[in-house]
Amino acid sequence: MSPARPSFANWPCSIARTVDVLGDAWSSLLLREAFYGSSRFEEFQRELGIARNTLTDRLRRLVDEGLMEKRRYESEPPRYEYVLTEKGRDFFPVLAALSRWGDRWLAGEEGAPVTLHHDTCDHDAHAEVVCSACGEPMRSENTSVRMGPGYPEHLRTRPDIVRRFTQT
Amino acid sequence: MSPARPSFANWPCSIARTVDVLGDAWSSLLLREAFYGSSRFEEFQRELGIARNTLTDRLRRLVDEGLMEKRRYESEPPRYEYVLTEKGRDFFPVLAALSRWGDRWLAGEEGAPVTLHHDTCDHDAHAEVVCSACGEPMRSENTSVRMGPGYPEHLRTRPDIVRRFTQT
DNA sequence: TTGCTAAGTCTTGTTACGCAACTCTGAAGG
DNA sequence: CCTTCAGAGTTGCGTAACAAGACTTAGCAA
Repeated sequence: MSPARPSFANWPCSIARTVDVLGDAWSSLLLREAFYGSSRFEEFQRELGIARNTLTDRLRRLVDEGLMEKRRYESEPPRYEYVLTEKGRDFFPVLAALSRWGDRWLAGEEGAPVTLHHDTCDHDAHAEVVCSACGEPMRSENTSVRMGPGYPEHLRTRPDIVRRFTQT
Repeated sequence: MSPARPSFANWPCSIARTVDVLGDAWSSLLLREAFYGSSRFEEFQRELGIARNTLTDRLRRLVDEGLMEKRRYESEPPRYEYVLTEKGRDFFPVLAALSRWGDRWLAGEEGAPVTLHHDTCDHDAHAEVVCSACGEPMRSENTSVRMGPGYPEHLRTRPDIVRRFTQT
């Protein structure tokens, strides 16, 4: 009846909503490729080895969701490029955080396959996730979760939900 | 012949490797639930509405990958709990970054459904991804990518690969 | 005896995805 | 003019992932 994964788009949770948009294996890698400078269909296909029909679908979704823009950069013959929008470029920090986790937990003896270089300060570095207020690291141990202004009215008082926001 | 998504586990890229482990819709949400304090099968199932067989599979994978540990906390009758390991807890910053992106780009007029509170400094705040060296924000515009120590020897000189690491 | 909870398994059906082949358009070569 | 080539897809086929819901097992409780 509904074998497709249910939509998380309307859940009161930004993680779920984001996962709904980008929560498949290829989307993140397409964005990575875009940050590496890829912009054309054949380029994405060659670099990632993704199936062409899947690529068509993912690019369409990224465009629909506003992370990429499809542009014809040549008319005769028609040629297209996919470029990141501001919304798409703003996903970079997430990839940097992902990358950091992978460097730490999935790299072998040899060390990280790829390193980041922060041009601003001209240092090789890695991403760190910190508190916007004090700049200290945000970790599960020192961070708690609260209902925000956008939390749906009709759920605010449900006992099971109240419980999860009043300590772990 | 190979309808299943190919494995990214051996790609020279920490993003791909991480996506290989957690790159499906449910895994990240299971971790989120765990950070909320869920630990039991029925609890995950109820909160997320995930199909039970899929849940069985995802929990097994998270345990196999070392992000969670399965413990029998009662013998008669046997009851189990799934608790985050250090490796799993270290994924929190990634979720925080994801959440930040969703807050910014997917929340409506009402604002963020959920906010984070940094207990260390006692402020409501959001996650920020910064350079480990200078503490300034890491964005695609100011960050470049370099081969790391773990980059495979036999790929280091391939022209197409060299190209992608020498500017975009 | 019936019922309840936790933690799964099993069955059935649909869909997502990989793979390869094919299409379409316009240019380039001989 | 005929053939070939490249970019950007689309189409057809087969398999495996997933959802939904029923069933199972184990122990306890009324």
